[in-house]
Amino acid sequence: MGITERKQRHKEDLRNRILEAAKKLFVQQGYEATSIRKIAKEIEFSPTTIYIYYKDKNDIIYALHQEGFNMLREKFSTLMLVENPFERLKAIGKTYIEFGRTNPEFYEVMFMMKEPMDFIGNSCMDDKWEDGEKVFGILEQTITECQTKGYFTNLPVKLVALQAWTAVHGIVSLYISQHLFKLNETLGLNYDMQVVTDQAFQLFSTYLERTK
Amino acid sequence: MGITERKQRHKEDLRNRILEAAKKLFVQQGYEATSIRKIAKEIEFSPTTIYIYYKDKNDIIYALHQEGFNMLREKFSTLMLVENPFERLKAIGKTYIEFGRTNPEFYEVMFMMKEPMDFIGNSCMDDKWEDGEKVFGILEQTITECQTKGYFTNLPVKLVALQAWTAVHGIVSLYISQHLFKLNETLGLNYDMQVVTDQAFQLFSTYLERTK
DNA sequence: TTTATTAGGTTAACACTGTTCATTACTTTT
DNA sequence: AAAAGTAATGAACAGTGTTAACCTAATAAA
Repeated sequence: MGITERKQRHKEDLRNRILEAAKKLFVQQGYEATSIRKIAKEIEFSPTTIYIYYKDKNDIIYALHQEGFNMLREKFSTLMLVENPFERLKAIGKTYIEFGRTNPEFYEVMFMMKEPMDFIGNSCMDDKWEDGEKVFGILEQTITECQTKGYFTNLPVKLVALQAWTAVHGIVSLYISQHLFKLNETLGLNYDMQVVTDQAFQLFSTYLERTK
Repeated sequence: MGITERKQRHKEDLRNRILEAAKKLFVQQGYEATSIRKIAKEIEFSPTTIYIYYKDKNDIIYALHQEGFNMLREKFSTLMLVENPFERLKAIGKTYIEFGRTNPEFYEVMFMMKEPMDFIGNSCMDDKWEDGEKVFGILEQTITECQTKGYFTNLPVKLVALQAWTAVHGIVSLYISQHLFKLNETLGLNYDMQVVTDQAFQLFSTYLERTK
């Protein structure tokens, strides 16, 4: 069955080529500007072909959502080498913010857009947000370890993790949506945006430090 | 000049009717689903008429952005009656979250979408985000007063205010984008979303309290 | 071997979208 | 009465996601 195998490979290859083309346009021009027809033109197939390999546009952006989570999880897993759990927690936060700043389109699809979340609900697969769960697990574990070092005593781990996530997300999302920049500009203190986000995170870190 | 005056009123009236129609559709169906043609049908005018009163769709959503800020500012200004600055700070946070939860479409246009921010930049008016500035001012003042009570000592007011804003925004935006809900569902602890957001905010409040 | 089936891909079309241009209908000014 | 200005419009442009119908080439069944 070498032929059917080759065909199967070819099919998977095309599915991947679609995703690569989508990613390229997506990173360059953002979600709204990435149309099915543009993706089709990029891979030199007709627009309808894409619907053979992906259910709809949300299916494609969900695939990019997953790819983004793979990127982020990889970054996080290397941080597990950091022994001190609180230092690791801070490193996770810094990495999270850095990821959002350097991959704004991916961040948007992962944490800001409703569409991928809707896709999880509508898709026939179990409507679990596994990508989110895994990354959140790393955060939970780190916070649990922090508790053994005297941080976050008498606080529910899941709650501490969730709040920490919302806190860094707030920084990143307002950075990406230009609100942080516009506010800074309006206040007349034209700081570098990298400095602003870093300082906000550092302040939050000191808040967490005081739980010890 | 009674006639020209009446005409002028009629013109302003139509501009308002467009905005009211837009708001209605917008609240009911969200931004994406609110098309110029639907607004036109609502007010029983042709789609092109709308372009006489608003530059483009971004102009309309910027008007809604402003309206949202007026709503929020009103809520905040009544909180100025709260004497204790730290209690007021907490009240501001609670009100902010409550506002986002009950007016998700407005919140989106005010703090999550890029379009209104772009409009500020492209518009001929001074590209200041005055709506944001005013609300931020209330936050700043409250934090300044908190400092006289011993909170946030040796910390820059603007930084504390900015970080507080990002923290609550993180809660609200992840609530609106369904990410918080999906994570809770996935973790199998089907809490009420109102409880989750409130608890996250309360935890953040305790962090702030420890700065005293 | 011939026929039937099926999978991959495409063309054409539907029902939309934001936006603009040329044109009409009407009012005001000259 | 003629000219200028203004509000509103119909038609069109260039796009969007998506689907039904169709074609072709390879495979499976007769």
